[in-house]
Order: sequence, then C-alpha cells, then structure tokens
Amino acid sequence: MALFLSRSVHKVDKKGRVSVPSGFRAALGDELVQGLGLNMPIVGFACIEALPFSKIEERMNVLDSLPVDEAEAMSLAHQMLGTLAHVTFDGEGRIVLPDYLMEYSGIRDSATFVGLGRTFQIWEAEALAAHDVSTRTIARDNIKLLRKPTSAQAEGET
Amino acid sequence: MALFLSRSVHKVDKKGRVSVPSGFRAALGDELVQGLGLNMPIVGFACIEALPFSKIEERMNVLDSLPVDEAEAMSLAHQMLGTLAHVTFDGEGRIVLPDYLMEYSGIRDSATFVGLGRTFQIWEAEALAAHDVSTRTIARDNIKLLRKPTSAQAEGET
DNA sequence: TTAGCGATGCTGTACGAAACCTGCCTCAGA
DNA sequence: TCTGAGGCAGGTTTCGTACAGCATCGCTAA
Repeated sequence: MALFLSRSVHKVDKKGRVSVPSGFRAALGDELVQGLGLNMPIVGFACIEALPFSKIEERMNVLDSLPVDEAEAMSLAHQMLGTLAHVTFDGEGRIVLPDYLMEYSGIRDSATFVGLGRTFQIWEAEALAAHDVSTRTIARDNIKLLRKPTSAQAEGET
Repeated sequence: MALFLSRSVHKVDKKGRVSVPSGFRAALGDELVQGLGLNMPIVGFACIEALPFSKIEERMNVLDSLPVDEAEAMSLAHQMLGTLAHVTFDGEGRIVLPDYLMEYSGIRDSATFVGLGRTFQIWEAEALAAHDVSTRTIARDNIKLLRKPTSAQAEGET
C-alpha cells in the first residue's frame, strides 16, 4: 500500500474546497473514487484527520461488534463514526471541508497537509507550528518507546 | 448495504416535519418505502436514534425470545419497542418527528443528523456540541476497547 | 550552466442540477 | 365549522461539475 508523505500548503476557497496534494491522491490509487473520511482525532489534536475509505469500513466493523447498551462503547462509536465526514474528490482532485471540521481545526483560507504514512492530517498553519513545538518535547521524552523493539514488534508487526 | 455517514443540519417546520439528508435516503435504498424507526437510545443520550426498518425487525426477533412473565424482560421490551415510533417518508423525503421525541431530545426548529454507519442519530445543536466534548474524554479513556483484537477477532472475524 | 519549452498541478469562475425550505391547498376528524 | 395533518408546488439556496487561466517544476538543448 502507498504512503502519504511530506507537507504542503493549499488554498481553501469560499466554498470550503481545497486541493489534496497530487502525491496523496496518487497514493490512494484505486481508492480515490471512494473518497476520504475526515474527522477529529480522538486524542484531541486541533486538526482534521483523513483516512482512505477502506479504513473507515474496517473501523465500522470493529465498532459494530461493540455493545449498544454501554455508554463507553457508544461514546467511542460516536467519536470514531459520529464526528466523521465522508467526502469525495471532484475532477480537479479537490474535496470540500465540512463547516464543523473547519471550525474545530481553525482552518479558514489555507490548509497544511501533513503526511503520516497510512493517514494524513490537515492543519491550520499556526496550530501546526505550535503542535510541532509541543510534540518535539514529548517525542524526545518518549524516544525510548522505540528502544524496545522486542515487545513492540511482537504485537504490531505484520 | 450503504452507510449513514457525515453530518448535516436541517430545518424543522411548525408541523414537526424535517428533511432527511439525501445521502441517508440513498443509503436506505429499497428500505426507504418501509420508513424508519425512531426512539430514545438505551444508554440515555439526549437524542433521537433512527434505524432502518430491517433493524427493528432484528430487534423484535431478539425480544420475541424473552420470557413474557418477567418484569425485567418486559421493561427491556418496553424501552426498545414501546418508545419506538414508526415514521414514513413523504414525497419530498421528509419525516414527522413525534412530539415526545422532540421534547426528549430538545429539538425545536433545527435538527442535526449524525451518521453512525448502520444507524444514525438526530440531535439538537447545543446538546450535540456538549455530547461531542464529553464523549471525547470517555472515548479516549476507553480506546483500549478496540485494542483487544484477540478476543474480538475470535468472535467477529469472517 | 542557463534559457526555453512543455507538462503537470493548483486555483478561480461559471453554469446546471439537485436538494431544501416555505407557503398554500385539500381532506379528514372533532 | 374549525382545527390539524398530510400533500403539492414554487422559489431559493446549495452543491457538483466543467472549463479556463496561472504558476511551478522538470527536462532538453544551446
């Protein structure tokens, strides 16, 4: 599977439309026609998280198996599906950002795309700058997480 | 089956009628003519829960197997079916929200539709905003519900 | 090494179609 | 006869699509 990598800044027009970097679209390949899922990251970062549609289907299958009579499970479902917007590409490779996500992320007339491998994020410039600073500190403090390949790999590696 | 995804806001007229988002109607497909079931979520969220008719039949089959001579079982049945309203679409894709559900959810002249995959919810705007905030914390604390693939997969995996 | 050319990608505008909202009309029941 | 619910039709707005211009990047040739 292809990867979303590097950063780029794009204009958001009056309709809330924004071009997705061509590299990201290329990475989507056949999944381009299915569009993207956009939502608020569960960890609370002030940005828009973007996923290929196939990832959404995966999520839904997991959430489907959760009990409907538990507030915790339903809260999780609300955050992972209820805040999610399904958007499709126009002929020029643009998507429309929903109002509530623009408001949440602070994006107005410009958006920065940040590749994160299998997903990517969309940020307002100043919020991203602040996030860069704060994560640098946190990352430095937690770099040791990478230093235990034995247990970590056993779980996650495919 | 198509999915209910994304959010949208619609006006409620004086008669309690509201347009269901066209994408949701499209997702219903053939089930459109059968209408929807509306009720209060079991977990107590202050919104209206909406289900395709086929989902109601599923629930009914489950309840059918419960003993009719136990108060607990009958209470459950009351909550799941006794508070449920069956609504149908008019020619313009609208449904009528019953008074008791509008009162319960606080919906007056505007309603926000929230897709949750196989079901969707209808919220009053401020209640939804508050719910978004509170569920984010709960979801973050319970994200580990998704992190136990071993037991979940054993049941659900095809 | 640099200038020129072509291709690709991004942005803005315009038009048509669909969706949505409002008001009016009709019918049924009290 | 009055009231309320449901159906119908018009107008407005939004959305999706198409088209065109501009900028940027990379390649080629001088």
